[in-house]
Amino acid sequence: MATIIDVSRKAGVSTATVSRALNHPDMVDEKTRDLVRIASEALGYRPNRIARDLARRSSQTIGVVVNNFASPYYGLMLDGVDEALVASGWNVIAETSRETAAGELRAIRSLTDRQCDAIIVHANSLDDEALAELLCKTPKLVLMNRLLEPFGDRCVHLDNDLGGRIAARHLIARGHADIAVMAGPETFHEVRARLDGFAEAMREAGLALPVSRIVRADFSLEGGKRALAELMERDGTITAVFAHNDEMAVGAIEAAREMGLSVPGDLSVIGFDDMAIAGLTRPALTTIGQPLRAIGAACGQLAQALSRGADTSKIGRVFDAALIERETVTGPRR
Amino acid sequence: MATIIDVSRKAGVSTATVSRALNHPDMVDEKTRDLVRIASEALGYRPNRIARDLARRSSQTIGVVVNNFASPYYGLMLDGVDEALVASGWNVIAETSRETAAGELRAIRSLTDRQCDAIIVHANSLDDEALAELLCKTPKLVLMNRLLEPFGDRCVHLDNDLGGRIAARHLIARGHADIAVMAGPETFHEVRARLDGFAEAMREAGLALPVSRIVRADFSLEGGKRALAELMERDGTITAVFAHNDEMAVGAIEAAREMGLSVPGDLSVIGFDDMAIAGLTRPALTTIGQPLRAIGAACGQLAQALSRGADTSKIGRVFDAALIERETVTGPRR
DNA sequence: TATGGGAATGTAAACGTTTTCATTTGCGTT
DNA sequence: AACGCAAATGAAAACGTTTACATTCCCATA
Repeated sequence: MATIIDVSRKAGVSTATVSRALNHPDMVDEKTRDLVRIASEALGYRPNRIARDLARRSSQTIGVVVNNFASPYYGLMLDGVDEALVASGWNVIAETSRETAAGELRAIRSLTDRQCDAIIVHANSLDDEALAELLCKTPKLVLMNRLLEPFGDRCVHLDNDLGGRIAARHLIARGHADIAVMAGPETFHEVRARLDGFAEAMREAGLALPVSRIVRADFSLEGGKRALAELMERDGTITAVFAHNDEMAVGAIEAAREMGLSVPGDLSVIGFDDMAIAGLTRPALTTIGQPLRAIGAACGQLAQALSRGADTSKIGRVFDAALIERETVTGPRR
Repeated sequence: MATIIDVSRKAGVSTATVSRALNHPDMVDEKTRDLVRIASEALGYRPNRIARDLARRSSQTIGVVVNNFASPYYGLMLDGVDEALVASGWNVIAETSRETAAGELRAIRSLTDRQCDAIIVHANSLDDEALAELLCKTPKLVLMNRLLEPFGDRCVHLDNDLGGRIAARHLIARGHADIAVMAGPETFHEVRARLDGFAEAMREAGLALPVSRIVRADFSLEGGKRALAELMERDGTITAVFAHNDEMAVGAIEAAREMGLSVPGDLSVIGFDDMAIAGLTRPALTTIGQPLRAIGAACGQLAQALSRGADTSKIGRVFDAALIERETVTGPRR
């Protein structure tokens, strides 16, 4: 590998001039610039980024921590971060937490050690307290798709409350009154907000949402099946279900079919997330979409601005959920 | 940030000793080791990885190039790479090619500049020639899920030929004779092998596979629907279809239903990949699975061994496809 | 008691850049 | 001709480590 010294020798100038010719072309004479360019091309010179980062005390790199790489939920956000940064020559490096609090800390530390200029973390496992402490002592940390109150300026997230509200309004608008909700595990911070928004919209419409119509399930297909069975056992009069993610919604549909109910004829179902599966099942799933790419991109912009000490006020922090209408919601059969 | 100099001062030793105490504990006296440990903890010292990498001339990092982060196909392989390396303290950093040949080159260059010790690339867009050149001049490059003949020792891939063969044998074993295949675009190198293996197994069973029963489609649901329509128009006698990926298979099922055919009653369908969708549709899709995590992990091991100059002969390079039996294949109706 | 050798440590040179500060050069003014 | 000034360049110090080599010290051996 040719170094800057080789280039400087070949071009007959100092290393300082080579560096300037490459990084600040306007600071050097046109002739010298050409000399350097030719020498560097002849040698196939590529600056050593590690040395550059050490000297500059900046890596032009944003680190991202996610639960795993396998789920497109994180993949889409990562794609968004990447998209926002790659154009300006910055890099993103991602690590996984393997879904544990210890893993989240480990990943953040590792990215800090690598001198990332800022870090974006999708914190699932860390609790509010630990997170608050972390945000305090790490000024260049951004929370991805999670809101922690006193640090709102460093959180980019979906308006889950709105998502719940939209789901409720859609079902209500189609004429449903006896609606159940299949909530995710309490450990997910999104769940609370989705529930609140939903309940609020029901109240506004003057409809009841008794606890007997709220059931917890893990975010899986099997969980959805079990949850629907329980719901129906408790109260056979419901005509619609709001599931907190698409997989549970698919499970609910399947369970309904097995009970001899048609979807959406006998039971309307609305999901959440709008993952690929939603468009692929039949009937295709009506759901609440979140702009994951855009959320990722905003995180990227925020992190970059933060690391530069630039103005962050123009960057969108909260994103709207949106109704994606497909085929699993109609009016109730009377 | 405390540096190694701060620690050395606080502990009353030289920086060399601090470095040794931290990296090669057996080279320093126990008492000194404690001194260093205490000083370094008191200061919250964290070694600067960039400086370390520069001095060591190694980054203990493997770079990975994939098409995108959003598809779990890449995500699973990435997870595998990560899993294989994280335990030994190595890091993986991934970049996307944005699905272009230029992007693949850009990403490889960028990872090289970052002084990755080895690079793993899932090359989709680069043709054989360009790839061969690249492999020649980059000895520490591993191909992920692609075989390029003279460089077999640096390729980790699925046995697609076997995958095709298994699909054919399964359908034949269930009694099918009139079988069609829905092939992916010719630009995908996997497609050729899947087709070959399939055709070979048909021949072995003494069955015909006329070109009229082979149709090309892109890898999408819509592509699958169109392809099935065309297939049925050409030749209504077929009783089974082998689709080159799961999405097309789902499309085929949907198109069949729309024509009034039941699956698997009137038409058996087998897919490829075993992505999440396969287990989520109803009837659940019978398909050919690939061990993407394991392939990723093998790539990680190979890359690491390569970068160390270690023995690579023990590392598995070709992985078997496997039949995942679900509900879309039965015997033909007579 | 000298000698040799190994263990523990220190000194200083690398690693490949960027950047501060100093120097040179050329040019327009007076 | 002397001067001042700006533009272009170079010398060298930084960035924070690791490691080759040199040194010191202690102990076993002759």
